[in-house]
Amino acid sequence: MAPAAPRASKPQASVWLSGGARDGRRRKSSQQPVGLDHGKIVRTTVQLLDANGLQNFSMRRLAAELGVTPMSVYWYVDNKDDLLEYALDEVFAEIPLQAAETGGDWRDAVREFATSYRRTLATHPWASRLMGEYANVGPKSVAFSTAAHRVMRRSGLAPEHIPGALAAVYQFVYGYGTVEGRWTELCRSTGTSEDDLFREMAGAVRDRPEYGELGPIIDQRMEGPVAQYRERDFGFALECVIAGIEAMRGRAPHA
Amino acid sequence: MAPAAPRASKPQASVWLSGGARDGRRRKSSQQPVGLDHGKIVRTTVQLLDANGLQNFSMRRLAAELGVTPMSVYWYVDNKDDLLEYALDEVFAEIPLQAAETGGDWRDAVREFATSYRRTLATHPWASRLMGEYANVGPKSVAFSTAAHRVMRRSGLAPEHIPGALAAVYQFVYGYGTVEGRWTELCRSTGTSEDDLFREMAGAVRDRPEYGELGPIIDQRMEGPVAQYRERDFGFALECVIAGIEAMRGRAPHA
DNA sequence: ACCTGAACACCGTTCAAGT
DNA sequence: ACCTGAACACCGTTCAAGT
Repeated sequence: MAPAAPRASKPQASVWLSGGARDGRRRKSSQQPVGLDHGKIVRTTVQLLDANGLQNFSMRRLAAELGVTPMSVYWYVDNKDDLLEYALDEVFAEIPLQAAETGGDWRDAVREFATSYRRTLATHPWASRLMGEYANVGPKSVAFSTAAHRVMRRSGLAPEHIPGALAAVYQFVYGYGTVEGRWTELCRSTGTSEDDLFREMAGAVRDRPEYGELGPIIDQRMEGPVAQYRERDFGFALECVIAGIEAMRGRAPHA
Repeated sequence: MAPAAPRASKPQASVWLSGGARDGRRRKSSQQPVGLDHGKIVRTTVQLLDANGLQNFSMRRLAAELGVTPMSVYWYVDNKDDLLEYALDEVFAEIPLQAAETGGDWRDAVREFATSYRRTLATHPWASRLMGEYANVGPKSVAFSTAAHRVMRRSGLAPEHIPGALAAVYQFVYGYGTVEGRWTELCRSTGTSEDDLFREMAGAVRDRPEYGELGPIIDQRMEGPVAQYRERDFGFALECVIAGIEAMRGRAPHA
């Protein structure tokens, strides 16, 4: 019954709430040879996560990759959770934010943001997982949220509706990117092509009598390459959400 | 560089694709005393996951809870991943599906489904995590998808747009429910009330100069209880998506 | 200041054996 | 058919120690 957590004392909500990154250790170096530092550790972490996935990442593997004893890393980072939170924030830097500045159509800016965010999620499946784990209040992550917020304010929506609209867009993209990332990871780890794996899964599902109703729909999706349907569906869904925001803008503000 | 996975040989895409549950072991029992079975194992797994979370779940803890040696469980289940996939499917049974049958307004049915799905996600944060991990092709899960599909077909959307519309609704709900679950879990594990934790995080974020722009927005959100804003935002976002589907229905079908 | 080594309390799972 | 025991190859992390 008692949790009896094997981890450290009391869980903190986020690294960013308890002092944040402490790279400012003054790297005089020259005394000891190794040359580790916070940035290098985080960068290598991201590399390993991209290459082998979250399941195969460990502090010991990281240390090995850095050519160092497992415990060395702990001088720069309090624990594994904190390190992963740093790595997660790093990935948000990939999303370009200029579209928030140029005063163009807010819908185009939303499309741009959504597309980049989706690509980041699909490219780094581990990040998608960690976003569901941590508070997401690192600097890069907050910069993204701020920019997204700025864009949405150009939509003409009442202020109290902005958070809801943001959720409609970005929680959708998060969900979509998450399953996309899981899917490509599955293809990679089973060594199957996207289309073959889809066919395999479709076959297994269709065999079960209780799912008969989905048969025709699945068959329809097997006509073209899966990737193409993924694009089409994402595009249509995104346009739904944007059109919905516009439609809601015209309704009574305090429904 | 080489993955060198510590897990079993080659990863399978899903339990449900390789024979599925094999409870039919014929439980003559009476010879050995223990009385384990597939159902009991999965139910206990769900209980433990609800009580202690995914991080604190282990095969050894499960065995202890069942009053049994760790390896006993392996007679009923191939490995931990498979067991978690069974547990995940179980949770979909919570979502009532009648709304798909009654011929009422499709928008009301979507609202019902979205609300139940959200509640399930928020109630079982571990499930939300596992949905991002597995293929989600268990019987209960597929029953839910089928029902959701049936509802969406009543929207009047062109067939090729149904999957996109489904994604807009349910990927959004998935994202929203996921962060909700993580949030309530965080509150529980840090032993802080929702509103206190929000205040704490808001304070930490506002201290950082680069985020100045978000200050007023955050302040606005601290006026009422956080839970209330969560409801408002979810509601508005869902109405956006529904309104968007209706708006798209009127546009050129093959954009 | 920066890094190592040994040790602790955990994991999931294989394999051979008991009844 | 069902369950146990011992063992293997891993974990994250503490703590005391080296330079």
